[in-house]
Amino acid sequence: MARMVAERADAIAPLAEVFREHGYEGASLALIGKATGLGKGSLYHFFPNGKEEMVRAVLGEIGQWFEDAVYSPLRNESDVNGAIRAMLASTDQYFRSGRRVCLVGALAVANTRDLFAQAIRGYFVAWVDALQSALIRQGREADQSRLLAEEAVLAIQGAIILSRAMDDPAVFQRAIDQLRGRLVIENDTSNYEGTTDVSPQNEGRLV
Amino acid sequence: MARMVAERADAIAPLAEVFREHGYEGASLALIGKATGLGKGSLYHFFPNGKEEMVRAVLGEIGQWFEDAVYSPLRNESDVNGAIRAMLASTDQYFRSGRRVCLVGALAVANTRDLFAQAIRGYFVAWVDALQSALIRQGREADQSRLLAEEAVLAIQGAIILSRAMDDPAVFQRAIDQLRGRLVIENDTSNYEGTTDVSPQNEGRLV
DNA sequence: ACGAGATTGTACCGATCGGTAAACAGATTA
DNA sequence: TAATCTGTTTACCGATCGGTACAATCTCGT
Repeated sequence: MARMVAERADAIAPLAEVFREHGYEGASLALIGKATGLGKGSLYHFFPNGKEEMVRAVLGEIGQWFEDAVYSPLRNESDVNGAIRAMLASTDQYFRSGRRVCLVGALAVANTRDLFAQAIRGYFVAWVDALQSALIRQGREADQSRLLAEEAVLAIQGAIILSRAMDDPAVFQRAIDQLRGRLVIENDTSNYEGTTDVSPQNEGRLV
Repeated sequence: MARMVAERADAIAPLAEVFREHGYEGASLALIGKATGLGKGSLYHFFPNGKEEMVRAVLGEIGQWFEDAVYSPLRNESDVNGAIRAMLASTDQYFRSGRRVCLVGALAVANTRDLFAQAIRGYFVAWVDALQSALIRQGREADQSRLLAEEAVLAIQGAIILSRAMDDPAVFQRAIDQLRGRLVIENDTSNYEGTTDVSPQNEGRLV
């Protein structure tokens, strides 16, 4: 059943990386080929519509990962504060404390925004909605939860930019810490240690 | 003394616009020529080092504008709350409530970051420093002021991304309103009206 | 009017762009 | 074995890329 040769799915992670690092227009087929180890023929065999289809595949994978790892717990987890803490920890790891760019955010400011507008919007709407749901279940008022959820999501995006501009991951981690203070309602006595940075070896994982 | 023909300075604003809209690599010389009305000959006459020199000129102009309109008042204005309010109003207008991308922020996440790393860093460091100075003069503690200043600057960057992703300038304006609530220490009775959106006609101004 | 310097238009360069076509190879199934 | 589906290689396409060269034009002080 499983094939010996490369599968389409194996190309998604390298594709995500090369689009993150070089953007949509900056990621040439030569770079893509190098990153995936696939020639043009194979690439167009897996993605007949070229780069656009590759990005859509990557966006789908990213959306699925966030759905499973972040949105769904925020919406369904009974331990709301735990889900929020998990969101912050996952985010910190996923974006490598700001060293890794958010592809969706980068696409949102590029001139290619219109091509993927729906996917970009969906990514952020789902995030804000899920976080708002969690904040409401904390007992907060709906409007305030909406505002706070928006603030949190945009703070993460801004933290990526600022920490990259400063070339200082501590900026990102301070932002995450601040968010934890504003989002989590403290009522337990457990001593939760702060930002958990990811170890540098497994840089290829997490989509 | 003043020449009849186009000057180098006249090209800066169109250059800024085209780099904002298309990024560094995406802004081809054809697009640049169209935006500035200058042929390659003139372009390379004014900017012998090509696109890199054009971007540096734009970054210099942007930095100067922010220095005069934002940083300097934050550092020197005796009416601290007024300077902060002015910063938020200027920012809202400059970025057209999130419809206009921040070139510096966009460069910070692009793969060309290293080329302009120093200018990018300087832009954000000056902003955070100036805002911290204002917050300290409000009577806040230095460390808290630093954190809050960082939060404010990254929130503006994140607000641009989120409002563009949502295609909704109201997201940006809500973020500005939230920032005003967190940054300005209310002690007067004057009724200050909220976010002031810029009129859509004069889109070419402000660098 | 003249020469000098500033500005511009145009042709051109090699390299690379995204994408296509088709021959080819490997495994699978009948 | 023959046919088929899947995947890979390679050569190639026209268009555009950033950049250069240089002649032509313009402006201005003398």
